[in-house]
Amino acid sequence: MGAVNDPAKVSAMTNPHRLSDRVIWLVGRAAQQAQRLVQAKFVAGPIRKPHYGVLASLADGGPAAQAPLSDRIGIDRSDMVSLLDDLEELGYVVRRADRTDRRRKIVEITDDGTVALKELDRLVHAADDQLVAPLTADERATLAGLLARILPEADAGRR
Amino acid sequence: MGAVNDPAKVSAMTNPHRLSDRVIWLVGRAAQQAQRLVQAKFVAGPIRKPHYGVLASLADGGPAAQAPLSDRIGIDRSDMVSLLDDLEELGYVVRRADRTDRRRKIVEITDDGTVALKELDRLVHAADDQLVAPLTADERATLAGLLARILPEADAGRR
DNA sequence: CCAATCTCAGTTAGACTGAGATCC
DNA sequence: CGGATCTCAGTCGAACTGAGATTG
Repeated sequence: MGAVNDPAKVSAMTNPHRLSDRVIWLVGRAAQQAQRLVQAKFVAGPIRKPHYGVLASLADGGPAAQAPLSDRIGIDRSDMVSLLDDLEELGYVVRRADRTDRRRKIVEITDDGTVALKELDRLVHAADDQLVAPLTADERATLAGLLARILPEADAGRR
Repeated sequence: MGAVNDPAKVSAMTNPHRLSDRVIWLVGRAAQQAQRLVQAKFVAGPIRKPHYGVLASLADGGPAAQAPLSDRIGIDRSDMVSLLDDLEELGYVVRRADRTDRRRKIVEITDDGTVALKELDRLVHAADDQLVAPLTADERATLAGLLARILPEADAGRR
């Protein structure tokens, strides 16, 4: 192989770093960290990350039936059931029957839910700030933009 | 509240997008997708993502005791035990006693493990390419760099 | 004695599968 | 009838907790 065969030198040149160079691995580690940070903020209450996702999606995107709501936030439709049971018991959402299609239940956030979401937002934003603390504002936006682009679009051909 | 109170207009201006703008949420969705892609590649064999992490870390970073190895790839030390049991049974790693500290077991990748890792790398790279398909090469590198920077450094004060 | 390392048993939250009931 | 929606029961991989045995 010629001139370069000093192991240290070769390693410094090629340096595979299978784990630290691959998005598919790094994103898992980052998500693990994200999960820990959010959980640490949510320990006090009955709300966990997926509950927050439901409330946030309802506040941002408006009422929706359970199936499209599940797709919007990326959780399984069967898991949505108990999630909504919890939120409904807390008075944060209501399920109301769809007049035009009685299979569907339209989920809406309540005023109590909106109030609770304000406080939850505060906690999530604090956790988010911790997570992206090493990055500048521009870098945070870049990261969010790149991540958004590798997600499967849940919009196409639904409704 | 003044001039702007048309709901559509306000929404278009502020557009909270609690979920799609926050790294702490997006990173979870991306990791979910990553997990699915890798799992799809690994269905055939006995290896799962964490097994791959162990092999890759051993190949890149050299032999190590179980505790630092766990820290390197971000899994719990107690989960490492059965992971190594699996890999040792496959002949991909060996645990050998540390002469200088008999509490420790130094884990090493075997030749069989190195061979197997080559094929696993192929699968992981294919999954990685799928995940970051929407991005350019530069963007992929940027994303990997930003993700790496928000991970907790596992190096400090160990060994 | 205290601390670190590996191991084991059990718990938990999350993602998923398959099936049933209802309705379009 | 096929197909969609919500629900329920159970499985699975992964992360974590707490404790025990051994050793430094």
